[in-house]
Amino acid sequence: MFTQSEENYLKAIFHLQEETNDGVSTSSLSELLNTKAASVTEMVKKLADKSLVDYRKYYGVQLTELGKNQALSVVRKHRLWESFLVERLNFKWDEVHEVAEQLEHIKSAKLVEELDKFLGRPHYDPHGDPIPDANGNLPKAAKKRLSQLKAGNRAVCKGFNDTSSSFLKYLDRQGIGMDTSIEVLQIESFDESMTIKVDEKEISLSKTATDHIYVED
Amino acid sequence: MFTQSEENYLKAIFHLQEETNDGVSTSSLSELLNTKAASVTEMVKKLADKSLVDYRKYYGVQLTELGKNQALSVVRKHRLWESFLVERLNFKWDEVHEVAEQLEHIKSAKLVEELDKFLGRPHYDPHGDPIPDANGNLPKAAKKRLSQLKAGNRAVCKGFNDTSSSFLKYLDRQGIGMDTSIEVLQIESFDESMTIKVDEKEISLSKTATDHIYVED
DNA sequence: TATTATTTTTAGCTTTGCCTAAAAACAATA
DNA sequence: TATTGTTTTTAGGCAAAGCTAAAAATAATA
Ligand SMILES: [Mn+2]
Ligand SMILES: [Mn+2]
Ligand SMILES: [Mn+2]
Ligand SMILES: [Mn+2]
Repeated sequence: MFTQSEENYLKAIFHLQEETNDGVSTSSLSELLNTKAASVTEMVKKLADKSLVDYRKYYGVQLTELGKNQALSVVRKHRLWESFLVERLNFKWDEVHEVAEQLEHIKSAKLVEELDKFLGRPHYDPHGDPIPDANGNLPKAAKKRLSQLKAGNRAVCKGFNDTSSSFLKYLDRQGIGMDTSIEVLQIESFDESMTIKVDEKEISLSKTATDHIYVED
Repeated sequence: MFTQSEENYLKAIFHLQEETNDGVSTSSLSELLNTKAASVTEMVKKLADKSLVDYRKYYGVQLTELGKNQALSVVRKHRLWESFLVERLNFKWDEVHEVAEQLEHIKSAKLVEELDKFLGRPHYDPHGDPIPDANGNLPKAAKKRLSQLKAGNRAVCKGFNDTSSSFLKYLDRQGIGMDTSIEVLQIESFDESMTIKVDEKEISLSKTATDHIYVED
């Protein structure tokens, strides 16, 4: 099928595409993948040759239907493995990402199907990210960012948009995890930092943090 | 650490070393790894530079202590993953080898330890091959080849020295698996083929087959 | 609009791991 | 021992995926 590197590019394009409407830029890809822009240009041309992306010089790339399906398959594997590691192998949620980055490239249709079955066909991974099904359908949850709430709102944490171990450990220390109930107490206008109540404790979160926390109210 | 390719070479040298006393030849490696002799020579020189093997031109290679430990670690992962696939994910024993060839290269000490714990620290994989422990110790079973038995002997199958799906499926059809009890009825002198009794049925096995079946009596 | 700054692409190199063909070393045999 | 045959190594190349430095295109600004 496709190389590990190609799969990583497709996944990166997929993630960046969720945030912008038009083409994904060379520089954003090179930043996310820790490579140089020149390397991205080269790879992107190869992906275009294989009909995985549409590419117009200087205008960025977009996944084709084929490329999107391929990306979804990798995302599916990544999130299933993360679920497996947390649910069955006693991993903490901040320990799984690096290993899942490796496991997501294992090629075996049967393995994915059996793993999914074994885990009880979960819809969300340990970070609250939706797991695409075998056909690439994503369970669409109407999530808001915590930063979009007003003082007085109550909500439940449903996702975290930062895979770094340091952010996830920080959340642990604050007592914030999946399905944690919170109440917004106050928002400072000068820096948009937020004071929230979690388990009877009041804590303060920066705008950067509240942007990375998804909630349902 | 080491590349996937380097790990495959170390594992191949390890396996070949179990059958010969002195150095592993370039040609045997190239055959096992499906590469050309020239490629083996090159890689072997790199492994020697990294102190993983001892190499003398024209005399073959042998693993150093470091190389052996590394090989054992890969073998351990391969066999633990095979056990996982069969014990937990409904794989048949002839379906696991290819996938384990991929999974054995995943790098995570915690993953190996937790997987081992999850499986109840098994000593043997689905093919009866011993699983090295975390320190590289192999449970040493004094196994014989079925071909070494005489007419009248009874024994129990404890291992199979051929990873090919076709051989394992053949055994399935004959009703032979791990811990199957057998009795040797007759050995033909002209081709060393053997008639054995399995579950009240008499079947005939070639010398090639009986060489690949390990038993305990 | 002309100039400057930024982004993207091109050109040319490097490393890894493989290949083929030719040379060298070792093994077998007349 | 001299010749022939086999195995191993060397030499020279190739594709993948990265890099730096320079050129080209686009964007920003005077
Ligand atoms: Mn992740
Ligand atoms: Mn995740
Ligand atoms: Mn195997
Ligand atoms: Mn096995």
